[in-house]
Amino acid sequence: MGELTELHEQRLTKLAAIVDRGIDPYPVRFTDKQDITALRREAFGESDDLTPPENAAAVATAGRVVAIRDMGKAQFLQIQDQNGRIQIYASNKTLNDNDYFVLTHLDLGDIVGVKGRPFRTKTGEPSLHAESLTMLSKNLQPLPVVKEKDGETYDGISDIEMRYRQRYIDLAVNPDARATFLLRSAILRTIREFLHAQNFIEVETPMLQAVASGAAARPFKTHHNALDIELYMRIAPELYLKRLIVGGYEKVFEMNRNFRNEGISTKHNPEFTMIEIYQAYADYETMMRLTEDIFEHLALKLIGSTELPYGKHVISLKKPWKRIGYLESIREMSGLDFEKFLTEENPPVAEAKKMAAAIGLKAENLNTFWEVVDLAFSEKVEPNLVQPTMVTHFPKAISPLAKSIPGNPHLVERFEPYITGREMGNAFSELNDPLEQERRFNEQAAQKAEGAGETMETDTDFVTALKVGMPPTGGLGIGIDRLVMLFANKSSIKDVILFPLLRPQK
RNA sequence: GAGAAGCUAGCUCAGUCGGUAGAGCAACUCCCUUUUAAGGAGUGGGUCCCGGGUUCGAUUCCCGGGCUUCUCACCA
Repeated sequence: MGELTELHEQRLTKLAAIVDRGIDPYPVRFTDKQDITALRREAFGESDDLTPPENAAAVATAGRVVAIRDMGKAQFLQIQDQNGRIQIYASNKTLNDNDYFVLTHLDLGDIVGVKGRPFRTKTGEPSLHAESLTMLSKNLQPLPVVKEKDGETYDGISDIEMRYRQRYIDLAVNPDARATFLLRSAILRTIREFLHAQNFIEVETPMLQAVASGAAARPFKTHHNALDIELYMRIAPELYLKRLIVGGYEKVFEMNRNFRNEGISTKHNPEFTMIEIYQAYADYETMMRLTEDIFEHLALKLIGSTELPYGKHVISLKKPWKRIGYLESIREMSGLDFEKFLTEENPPVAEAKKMAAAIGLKAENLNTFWEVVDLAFSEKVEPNLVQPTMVTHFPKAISPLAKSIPGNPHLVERFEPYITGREMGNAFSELNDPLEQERRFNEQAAQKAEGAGETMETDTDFVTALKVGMPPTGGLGIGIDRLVMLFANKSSIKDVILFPLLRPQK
């Protein structure tokens, strides 16, 4: 390492002084810690309106020192644990010599254990009168200081790069960051509980796959040494989960990471969390209701209301949500009527491009009718779907795993929920006809051969599985990170992923 | 992958029309035993992101590079 900063050196000096005195600055354990919020509530009342008796029993707690107000022989500290803060009053009157030595060698960022009586200061601040003070972990890397008054914070950290690269600092210093990831945890737990209550089972399927299918995306490639084979990080668990339905499980879900070797943006991280849910003897209508149920349940359980503030909007998650057909939504919001071509076996590309160009869409480089339609959808419809909306009946051409609408050659039983202009999920009545599935895979391969971008890889064992027989099944995928963004009112996916991918620093 | 913006003390930020830089907080020394953005007196702290060029002299101007953010493209 290079030269130490002055601050770091000063801390090492203090550390040495503590060690010289025979005090362990990193002791093995402190096992009596009580939760600060809980002990505050117990001593000072539910609404902070009680004053503990003169001889209140001492309590033990611990946390990071986030403020020091040195009054000479006495000091006021604020310590912070996962959920809250409390003030400590400590002086040489009640501390023994070693503990007082620790007090006078304290730095912001140290983690200390305290035993003390609850009391109120003259100004009424709930406090602990320290009877002992134990160094639990000496801080050598100074933390940014956050001062607060009347809800306003001063300084703190706003360097976004530091918040992502050194999330531990962000969490230690920024209450909003801690709250966001507690919320994320609560969301995951609530979804699991909700599904378990309906007799879904949680399963785990391979992350390392010989064929990366189930979605159209570029995979990460890796290599297994002992077998000497190429493997891919999964881009979706879909085809494995449906194998489980073939096997006889009727309600399964998997909530875990997917990996896609694509760009990074405020909506995209190369590894992201999806939940996929499959229910036998159900269809996409069932999954639509399940989607509404999950979102509404989360809102009521976690926010206490179906009305959710997001940016300058208030999102109403109250079911039922608005439903609109894919082509219908395009007609409504762009004026382009593609539905009139549905009777034709091969809808005309040239005509579609002309229509798109007429309203200013850049469709000249597109090759197929449905690509033009999808462009119109993403340009003219998606951004406008702020309130929860189920877009239904997607084109078969871009849905190789979904079941056709009976009698309709072009559309499938598929829907995508949209909120705040973002796609929150994807669901359909699962294609269970093995021969049809084989044809769809072949069509994907053909499109790829013609130079299409990403297409879905053929998984021949999955076709075999379908030949064994899969009951009619509804499937649903929800992007968990985006869902957390919605509930946490965040506009960047990096704010809801603890350690988002960044380019390594050299 | 493209464009725009940013990078200065531990943190948040000023600033230098080219003469090697400041503030607040944090830190250090001293005073203060119920303070709370505690207060008072004093002190220290910087490869101004990196490399090259122009120049007597570059943190500042030019060129190249790095990282981040935002927008766009691919995607969920």
